[in-house]
Amino acid sequence: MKTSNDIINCRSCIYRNLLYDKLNDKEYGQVNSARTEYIYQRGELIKQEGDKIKSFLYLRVGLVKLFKTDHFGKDHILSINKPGDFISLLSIFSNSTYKYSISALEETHVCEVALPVLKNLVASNGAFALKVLNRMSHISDTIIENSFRINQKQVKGRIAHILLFLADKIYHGHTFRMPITRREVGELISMTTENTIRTLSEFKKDGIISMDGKTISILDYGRLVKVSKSG
Amino acid sequence: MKTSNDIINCRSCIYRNLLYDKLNDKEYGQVNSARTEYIYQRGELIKQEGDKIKSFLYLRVGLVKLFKTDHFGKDHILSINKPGDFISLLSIFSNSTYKYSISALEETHVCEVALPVLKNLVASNGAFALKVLNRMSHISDTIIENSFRINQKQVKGRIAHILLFLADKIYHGHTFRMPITRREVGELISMTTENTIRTLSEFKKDGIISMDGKTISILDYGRLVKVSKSG
DNA sequence: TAGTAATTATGATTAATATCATATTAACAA
DNA sequence: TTGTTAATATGATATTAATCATAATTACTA
Repeated sequence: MKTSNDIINCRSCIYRNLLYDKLNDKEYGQVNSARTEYIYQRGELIKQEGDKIKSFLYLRVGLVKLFKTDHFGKDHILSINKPGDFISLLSIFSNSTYKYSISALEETHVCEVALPVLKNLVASNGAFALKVLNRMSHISDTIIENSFRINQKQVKGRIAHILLFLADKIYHGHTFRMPITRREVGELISMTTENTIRTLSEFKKDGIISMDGKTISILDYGRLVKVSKSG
Repeated sequence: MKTSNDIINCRSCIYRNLLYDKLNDKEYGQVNSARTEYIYQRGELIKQEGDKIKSFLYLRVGLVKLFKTDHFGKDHILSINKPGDFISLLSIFSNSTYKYSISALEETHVCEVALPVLKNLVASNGAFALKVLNRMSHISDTIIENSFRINQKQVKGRIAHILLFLADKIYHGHTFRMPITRREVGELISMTTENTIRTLSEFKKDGIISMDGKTISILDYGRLVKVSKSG
């Protein structure tokens, strides 16, 4: 991990409207001076379960996974997050330590804003407080909704769900490079690596997708949607 | 559902320290006049997925389940909530309609506070805003943590988990009346009714619990903890 | 660039769970 | 009270997914 030398400040950040558009000049100054942008490489751990929470985390560039490790040592992925997401927001107002770990799936830039500064702004700026509540609610809802969707399906449906998630929510296209391994897909949908691989092979054989190394193309989107709904 | 005639106001509510202790006299007045307490009987639907969100919901007495229905018509229970819990808090700041349903598992009293009043308080009272964020974060974390715990276990471990949850978090004792049917237990842990019943019978045969109608006693707490961790 | 480890891949077998079937008991309403 | 429905219960069978085994390929590193 290294510190970014970008001259970007919050006011010129393309994601400012997601949160900081409620601030005035003075408040912008406060956030900017309490802010550091860090760069992580693929595979790097950004935060580990148990780490003390000292700042608010904002994903500016890249892709990360939020995960927890169970007492067998097996990882369970809670969510995959993309630029603009508040990757610390679940815990910072109720816990003193992270209840999950975060690691980079590709080169990732994370803005960290010292927590006391953020809390002061929440306490002093009502519109900002409502915006934080709104965004925080949204990210939790997404994780809960996702786990609900996964739980009602079996392997085929779960894999289809993940492929559609990557195509629609992350890459906005039908061809993309898998950002996670088959094992990680399994950790995301509570399935073994072998069955994950097997199911992808089956989709390929059935002409629903094509695979070339890490690159996946969805050939029959409609059928994938159907599978994601039924099985 | 009927309206309560209780003379209780927020200031004298035993749960006031969970949220309202940050308010001054005038603000208390605002909450009290925007507040109605409703009483629901066992089985009554309190809110239905899709209902418009008009108020903040506070569970004062009783027990409820939060659940979603999938497109096969099968219910999935997200959580069981008890007095003091904010049963609307996941959605009210990011959605206009409920994304889940709420129903009463026993006689339940719910305080409803008109949403605009609550939002005004968040915007004008910083300490109150931080408290709301804190409590909101907490309830989401619990649901996510729970789904993580359930997902790493198989039937026996899941049933053990639920029995421990009821004993430790809801009834604070080793003997209690099951507030939900076996089918609902299954909906809570993503298992069929038959396997839920089978597993409970097995626990009984093994001397871990005893069952008398709806009443369950945990006879061997240590063993139950062990099962909840391993299987 | 050779060697090592991780990932992808597939088959065979075992274990877990769902489904189907059928009673029994409990709860509820007419 | 009786009829009706929901809940609990248990066995047999089918389905699904996990585990074990082994190999090929890819990625990483010394």
